[in-house]
Amino acid sequence: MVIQELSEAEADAIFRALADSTRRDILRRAIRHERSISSLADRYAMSWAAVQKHVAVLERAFLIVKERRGKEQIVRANLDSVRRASLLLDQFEQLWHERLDRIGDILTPPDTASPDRAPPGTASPDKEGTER
Amino acid sequence: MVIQELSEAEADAIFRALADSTRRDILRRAIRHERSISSLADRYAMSWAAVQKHVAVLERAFLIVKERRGKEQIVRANLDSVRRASLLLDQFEQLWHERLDRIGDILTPPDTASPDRAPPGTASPDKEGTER
DNA sequence: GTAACGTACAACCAAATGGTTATACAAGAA
DNA sequence: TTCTTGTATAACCATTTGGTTGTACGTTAC
Repeated sequence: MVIQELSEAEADAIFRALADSTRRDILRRAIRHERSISSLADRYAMSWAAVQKHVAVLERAFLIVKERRGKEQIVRANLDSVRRASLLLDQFEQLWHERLDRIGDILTPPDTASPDRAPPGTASPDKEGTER
Repeated sequence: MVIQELSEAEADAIFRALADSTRRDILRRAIRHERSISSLADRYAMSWAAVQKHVAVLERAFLIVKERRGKEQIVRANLDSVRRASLLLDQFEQLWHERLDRIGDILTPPDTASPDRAPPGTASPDKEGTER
């Protein structure tokens, strides 16, 4: 399954939306089953309008989608956005492993390195160009 | 490897910290290798103080730790916090799979269900108690 | 010692956030 | 029709955020 990569702005929106416990809770409820905004709002000690704003933040991050059903607006979770955020976190992990690999390269001189590694010239221990 | 679960406040802090492209970039640089705050600040078109504030946000979320080395403050990434955030996202995914399982239970009546499923009485199709 | 560097933090400002109340409107129920 | 329910949005407010400049302080280099 291929998941579209996140733009910086989309990543901003998703993490921003997840950075609030009420919104995470709304998302959990929406994942468990679809609900109307009102039935969600009943669960929280805040005004309907406040909950509606939280829902709007989740919607702008595409973590949920709304769908009109009669007079109700049904809130449905969109797991793809969650997965994209997860993928972005995996990239941090990946950077970390690349770093560990570079350290491994230093500890293991090229001539004694295992043959499945990239040749010394393409090892690029620091891809950051002109960075000092 | 057991990773400590996140409290709500910690989750708030981590996702909040990740919800800014400058901070994600700082984190990436810190993951690739340890740096001083000044060497980080040189990379961005903003004041040193602004970068220092971003670093402080990352530090409060425990995504980085600072360590004094001579007159420099070295910024080091803490992947554990990234992993905790990742784990929290996995829990959303888990909720989704539980929901799919419940739907499967409905489509597959208990008497014809495969024997490795929980018995009907403990299936608990909705754990949310008094929720209407 | 002095100078330069790296850091810390206060004070300030504009904009965004997270909440409120009030108003308006559309769809269903009576 | 009228009443109720669910939704949307505006206006307002306090707090936080993300940036600025300025000041201060400890450490290293000269």
